Amino acid sequence: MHWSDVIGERLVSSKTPLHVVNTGITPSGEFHIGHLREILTGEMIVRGIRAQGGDARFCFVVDSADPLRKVYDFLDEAYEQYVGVQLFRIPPPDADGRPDMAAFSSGRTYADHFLEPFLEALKILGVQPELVYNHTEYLTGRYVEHIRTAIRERDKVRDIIERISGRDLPEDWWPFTPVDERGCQTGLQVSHVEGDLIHWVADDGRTGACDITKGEGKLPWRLDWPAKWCNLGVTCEPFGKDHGAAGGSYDTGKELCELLGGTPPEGLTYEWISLRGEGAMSSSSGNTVGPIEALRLVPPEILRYLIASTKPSKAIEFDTGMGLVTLADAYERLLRHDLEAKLEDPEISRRQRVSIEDDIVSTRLSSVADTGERPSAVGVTFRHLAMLVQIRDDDEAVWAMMPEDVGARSEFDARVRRMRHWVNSDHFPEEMRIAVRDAPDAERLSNLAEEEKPLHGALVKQLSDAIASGSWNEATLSRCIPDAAREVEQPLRSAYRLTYELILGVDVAPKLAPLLAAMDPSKALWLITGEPQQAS
RNA sequence: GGGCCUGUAGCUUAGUCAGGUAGAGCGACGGACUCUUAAUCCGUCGGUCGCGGGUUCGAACCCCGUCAGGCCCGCCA
Repeated sequence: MHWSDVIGERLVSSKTPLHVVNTGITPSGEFHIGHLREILTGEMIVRGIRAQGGDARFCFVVDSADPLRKVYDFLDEAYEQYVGVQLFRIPPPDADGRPDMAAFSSGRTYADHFLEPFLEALKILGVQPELVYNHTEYLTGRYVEHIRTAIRERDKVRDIIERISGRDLPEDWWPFTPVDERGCQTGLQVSHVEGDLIHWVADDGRTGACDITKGEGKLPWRLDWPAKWCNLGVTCEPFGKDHGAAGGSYDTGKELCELLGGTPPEGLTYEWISLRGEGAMSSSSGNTVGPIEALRLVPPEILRYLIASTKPSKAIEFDTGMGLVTLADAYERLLRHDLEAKLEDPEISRRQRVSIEDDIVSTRLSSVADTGERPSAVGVTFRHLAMLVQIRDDDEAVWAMMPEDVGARSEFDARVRRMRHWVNSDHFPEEMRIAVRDAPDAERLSNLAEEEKPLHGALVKQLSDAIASGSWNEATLSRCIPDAAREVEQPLRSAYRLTYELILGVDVAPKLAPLLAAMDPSKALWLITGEPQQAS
């Protein structure tokens, strides 16, 4: 059973009429594909719940009330003044990483700056969560009761955190993080509580008070999370393995949630995504592939397939090179096969059955539109398209090579655009690059095996004829090689292999006819014969 | 120190929760295909299930130990 159905079934059996699947991310820097796993895992759980006959809301809490932790590498030193200040209260960086005050005064915040492109990526991926800005929840008093309870039960809160996480909290610890008038939490210490006013004193002697009914200050993370669960009625939430470890914030959150009067959600821990050969992704190290960048390389379905087909507990190494082709191959192969029909086969083993069923669900989840259907097979594979855009610079010419059933032009154009972007990027693997030889392979030509000689002669004749008859086009050329092979009664494979070796220097390559047709005929014949040709 | 996750064929992995002869894809190799060959189809090769014990008629699976990688116990998904 597919992981999304396993958790879907568990949730549905709990009898709650409407589930709430929640996700959350702090918009402190550039989003990367690791964050995509959080959201996509959540969205796939929602689909799993529906597939099992239940219903669910899907929320995405933007942790806009969190503070800026430090001046990240991509930020100018000018951000030093904002360290400790809540993200919704600081200006967005401009192209140079400097605070963009003009944008800020028109209402655009630091949080917005990083969130917007991510939301754009989600739209392309067909993910549409209900957005919840955490700072708005604080400002509108949604957490007032939770804060009151936490303050009232301060000792119990402390006990839970110390007992489960094993860390020692200082004597003057309070389950509340106050902020000053700038929204900065650095250097503040709660002095005393007076009703809904949390009084604080700063390192430099300043004093003040936060009115919790006005959303001033916030709960510390370990309480903030369970308070969100209570606020939204969350019944399931996927989270990164950092939160999932024993003694981590999910463990303490469960008990704190009950203390706050709620029921803790089902948790699902997922592993991190790393870049192949680069280690874990981190917003601050700049070692990232953003969701937008990823979507400029690969179709959204394939990105979804990567998440859907990998169990959450498995780490993913995102490979922007050859791995992308392998992934696309696997995905497209599944689409081509009639998996439902395979299930009908009484011969298959129980294990094969399970595996086919998982493939069906994985491909269904890969569909951007939540229709419950599997996407139909693509007219041109990722791999083949990679070749086509290399031999044709003109998109119109690539389109002309498409079969009838390739689908909508707009979708095709998007695929070609992404493919050209990939081919031109340094992610593109060398082994996929098609390069016609600059000059004939003299050594190969002079060392033709005995049985290759008649074949070679037939090839030369066929291609010369094509030039002579003025029919150097794909239709004619696609006949030349097989005809030559037949003429001398040699296997087709040998004929293609020899031609590839002479033209490209490799023995296996994409379809030959379009490649030849796109070449200058005299150049092609020159490479085959080894003798300079008259320009035709 | 305490804990969690992962370790299965050259590569990616299923199977571990409910113990019952180790499955798949890619790659490799071989074959088929008289408009294709990065396509499709068929076949072959390939696994000490990290390692060592234990429980059991029977262990990849349960238990104990151990090694390796990652992570958490400090608001990095």
